[in-house]
Amino acid sequence: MNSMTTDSTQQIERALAQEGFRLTAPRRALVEVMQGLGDQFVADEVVEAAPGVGRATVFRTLRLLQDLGIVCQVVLDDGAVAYRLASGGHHHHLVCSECGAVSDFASGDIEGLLDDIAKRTGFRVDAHRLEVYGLCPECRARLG
Amino acid sequence: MNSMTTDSTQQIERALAQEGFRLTAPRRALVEVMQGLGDQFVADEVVEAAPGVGRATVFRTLRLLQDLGIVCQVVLDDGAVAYRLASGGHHHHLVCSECGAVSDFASGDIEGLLDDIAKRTGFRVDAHRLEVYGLCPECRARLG
DNA sequence: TGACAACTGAGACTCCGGCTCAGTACGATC
DNA sequence: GATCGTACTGAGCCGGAGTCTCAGTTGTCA
Repeated sequence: MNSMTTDSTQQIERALAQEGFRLTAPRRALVEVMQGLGDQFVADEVVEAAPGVGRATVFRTLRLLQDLGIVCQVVLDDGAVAYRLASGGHHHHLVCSECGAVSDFASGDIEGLLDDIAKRTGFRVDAHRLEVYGLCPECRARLG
Repeated sequence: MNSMTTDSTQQIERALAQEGFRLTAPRRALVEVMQGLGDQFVADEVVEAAPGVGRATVFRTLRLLQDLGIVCQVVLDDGAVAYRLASGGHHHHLVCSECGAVSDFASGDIEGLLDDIAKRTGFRVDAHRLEVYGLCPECRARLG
C-alpha cells in the first residue's frame, strides 16, 4: 500500500509540474497527507495531519489542486464541504447519510438532460453540480 | 403586486399554522421581507431588511421555512449559499454566473437517472442536489 | 384570564476560510 | 557553484456566516 501511495503521489506531483507549478516540500507533504486520509477529508483534517504546514497553505493548495482537477469538492447532506482525491474526469458523488462514505459515479445521461434544459430555458449551460444522498449497500444491510 | 404579496404571505402563514408553528410578529415580518427581496436573497439581506428582528431569529426562521419546503437553498457557482422562496414541489436551480439570476426547473428525467444510479451502485437514493450554472438568455444576448 | 411552552433578541462565540506581508526557497541561467 | 527573480510559504489577523445561551416575551389553549 505504501508503494501505491507513493505511485499516485508521484502522479499528482507530475501533474503539478506539468502545469508549471512548483514542487515544494509543503505541497508534497499535503499530497501525502491527503492520500493518507483516504476516502474523503475536510480541510481541517488536512491542517491537523500536516502540522508543519500553515493553514493558509493548506487552503491555497486545496484550491490549486481543485483547479487542476486533482481534488474535488463534495457538498454533504447538511451543506458542509468535504474534499476527496478525484478519480479523474467529470463525475458526481453518492454520499451515504449514515456512514458518510462517498462514491463516485459518472453519468453520461446527465449531459442529455442538461442539453434538454438548455433548450427549454435558453440558458447556456457551462457547469453543474450533482450530489446524491442515500444509504450505501453496507448501511442498508446493517440497518435492514 | 401588493395584494399578490399579501396573498402568498397568507399562504405561507397558513402552512406554518398547519404544521403547528406559531404565527408570531417576527415570522410575519420575515415572510413579508423575503417576498419583497424577490428572486433570491442571502441571509444577511434578510437581516438588514428586517431591522426589528434579531439575527438568530432570521436564521432560525430560514431553517424552519426550509424544513417546511417554503424556502429553498441555492448553492451558487462559488459555493456561497443563497435562499429563495420555493415555487413548490421538487425542482432544481439554473444559476446565471454573470448576473446571478436563478431560475427553477423541474426535471422528471432525473428520476430515471437516479434509479439507474441506484441499480448500478446498490445505494438507496433518498435525496439529491442538482445546481446548473451558465448564462441566462439575457446575459447571452448582452455578451454576444 | 392565566398558565405554560414556544418563541425571541442581544450579543458573544465558533468555525471556516481569506488576506497580507515579510521572509524563504525553487529552479533557471550563467 | 553562485546569483537572481519570482512563486511560494507561514503567522496571524480579519471577516462572513451561522450557532448558542439565557433571560424575557408572547401566542395559544383551557
